[in-house]
Amino acid sequence: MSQNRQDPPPGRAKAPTLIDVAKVAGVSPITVSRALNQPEMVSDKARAKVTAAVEKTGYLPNMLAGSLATQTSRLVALIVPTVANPIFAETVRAITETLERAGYQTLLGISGYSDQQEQDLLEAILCRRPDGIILTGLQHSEISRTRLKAAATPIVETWDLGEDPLDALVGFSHYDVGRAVGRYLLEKGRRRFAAVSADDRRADSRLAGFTDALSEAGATPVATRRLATPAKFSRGRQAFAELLDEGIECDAVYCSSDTLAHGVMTEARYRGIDIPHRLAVIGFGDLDFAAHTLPTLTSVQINGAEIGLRAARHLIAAMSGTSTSPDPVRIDLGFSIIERDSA
Amino acid sequence: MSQNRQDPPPGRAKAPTLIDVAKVAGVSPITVSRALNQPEMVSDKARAKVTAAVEKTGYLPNMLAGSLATQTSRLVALIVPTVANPIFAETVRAITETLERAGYQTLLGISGYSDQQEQDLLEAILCRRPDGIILTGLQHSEISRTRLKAAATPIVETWDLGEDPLDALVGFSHYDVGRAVGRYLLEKGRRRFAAVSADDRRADSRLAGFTDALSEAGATPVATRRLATPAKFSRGRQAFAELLDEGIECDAVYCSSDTLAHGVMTEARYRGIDIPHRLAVIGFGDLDFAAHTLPTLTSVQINGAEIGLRAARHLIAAMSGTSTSPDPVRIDLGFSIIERDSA
DNA sequence: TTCACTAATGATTGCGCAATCATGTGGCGC
DNA sequence: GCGCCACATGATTGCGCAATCATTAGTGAA
Repeated sequence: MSQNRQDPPPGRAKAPTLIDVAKVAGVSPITVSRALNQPEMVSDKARAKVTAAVEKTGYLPNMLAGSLATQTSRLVALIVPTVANPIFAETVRAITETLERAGYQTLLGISGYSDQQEQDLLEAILCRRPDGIILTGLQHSEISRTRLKAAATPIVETWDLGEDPLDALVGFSHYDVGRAVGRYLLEKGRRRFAAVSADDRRADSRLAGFTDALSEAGATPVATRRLATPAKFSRGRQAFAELLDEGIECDAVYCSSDTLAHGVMTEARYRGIDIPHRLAVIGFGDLDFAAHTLPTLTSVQINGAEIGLRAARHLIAAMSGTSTSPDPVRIDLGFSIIERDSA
Repeated sequence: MSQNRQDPPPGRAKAPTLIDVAKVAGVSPITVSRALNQPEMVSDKARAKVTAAVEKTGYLPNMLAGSLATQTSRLVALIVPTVANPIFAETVRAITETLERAGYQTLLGISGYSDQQEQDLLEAILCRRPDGIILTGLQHSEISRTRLKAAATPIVETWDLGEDPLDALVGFSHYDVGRAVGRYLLEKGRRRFAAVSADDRRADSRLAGFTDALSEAGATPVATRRLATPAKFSRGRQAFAELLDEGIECDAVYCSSDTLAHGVMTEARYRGIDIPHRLAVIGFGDLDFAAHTLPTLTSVQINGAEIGLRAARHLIAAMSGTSTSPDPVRIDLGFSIIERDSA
């Protein structure tokens, strides 16, 4: 008894512990622990006494201590590039909700599309010994990969589909999205393409797919604008205005997100460019407003909530040790082009 | 040694501990601890040995144990109603970013505008003994209030300004916003008002302020539509369509968010209703797109990021014990009406 | 050289809980 | 009435770390 022996309680009362509850209930501490965690192991009488004592003392278990003893934190680390994008917000919501129902809590990290930032977050988060980890994308720093492998914790990488996952994988192929969009526009008879794309890794993948689809048909984009994240409406509008001011002539604009597409369409309307007759515009994400712009926006639908749900479900199974199948899981949720009026 | 004595290491290697590092470094565990936490207390030579050993073993401190020993978790609980609303997303980003810079991590809870959900989240989160708590709004269940007071942890309530805060308060008056909007529209000569508002508490406050402003001028809204959260574009558009179908005649629509306003404007355009001549539309939030809709959207600007920043800063000060001023902090960040073309 | 003093390091203990092992306590059959 | 067994309960210990106290090495002045 060397520390915390300030003779009378110093100022504010300390939180009651299991022992305090036990004293009030007139049972041993371990009985309290069992009454709370494995109620079926305890007699009705004891359980009633404990419940009353918990109520009376306002006891809340200290999970720091519990986690240390059990070596399980019931904590899941979640790292996303941003929450400003509604589609990631949906994933975050689905994940926290699903995990919470299973008794896990979510430690959120926002990496801002930076690998270094992700690494720093990861290092800090791993110190809390999460039971599971959900990451966005497949790209991580070498140090992060090493750390993650050493942690021997279930991991789900989301929002992408590619080679060499750390563990499980839930997403879709961005390259294929871009390719499909390229083919779609070609089929619609478009021939002169501009691209307005965010500069994050997945948007680049889509852009690469798009460009490749064009190449296969002997076409190339007349202009490509890569914009710094976040991909805001205003940046999309401005980027397209700049392209027009530079004298670019195109009959289709590929956009890496609906938000950018919305900006592009607004600028087009502002300049009296008829969509879709003179110009096709296609977005990505199928956000809420896509079906309601004028004209309505053709877009690529992907399901952020579903990604979160599946990722969380898989993680829960892995953490509970139910599915000890060692083969890595790979879930392709695909995508679909929603044809509307803009393209 | 009663537990964990599976004779050889069972399967996967356990994470190295302070003791492992100490053995490798050839010093005592406490020296390792000091080298990491109070490097100035340790000789250069010892620190070098420790650093090398940490590197070699891939040691990551176990914060569960550290927090238990120090009685500080460096964890902050954050509860927001949603992250789907970009303006809350900004607050979340600002908070996590600011806290992280100060060495705190954020435990995110999404309450979905439900007091019960908030209470459940809070109970779970308090078990992790956060050093600080950031809540949205002033309304909490009675049990939550009791728990929070007992926790004796610094708290910041955000996004509102009202009576009887638990501790500190960072926000603005929603009632005043509604009132200001009402007066603004009256000044613009509008006389027949409709309202499309979300059914969350703060939107209701704004609506009340709006209605009161009208009453003072002898007016009342001809129609009010309260929509379930989330306040999506499509719901706003549909609500306004319904109002029109019911034969409501109005020359101004008050909307509790820009997203709803965007929907209302789209429906108006769709029906050929001229904005602003036949109809004024005003939103709330001044989201990114507000300056770029056709016509541009008059809105109320509030700064979600600033709210997060100020809340986090205050909390950091309170947690570090720097500002032990017992008087509760109350920061009014105000708002401003951004006049554009729609009203 | 010796002593007082500081800086650096180490040994021990407890944070609050749950896992393990040990001990009751009652019910049932014979 | 005795012994066995199932069940309920309790005592002890360790999870990994840092706070406290104790000790050693190192420094300079008298």
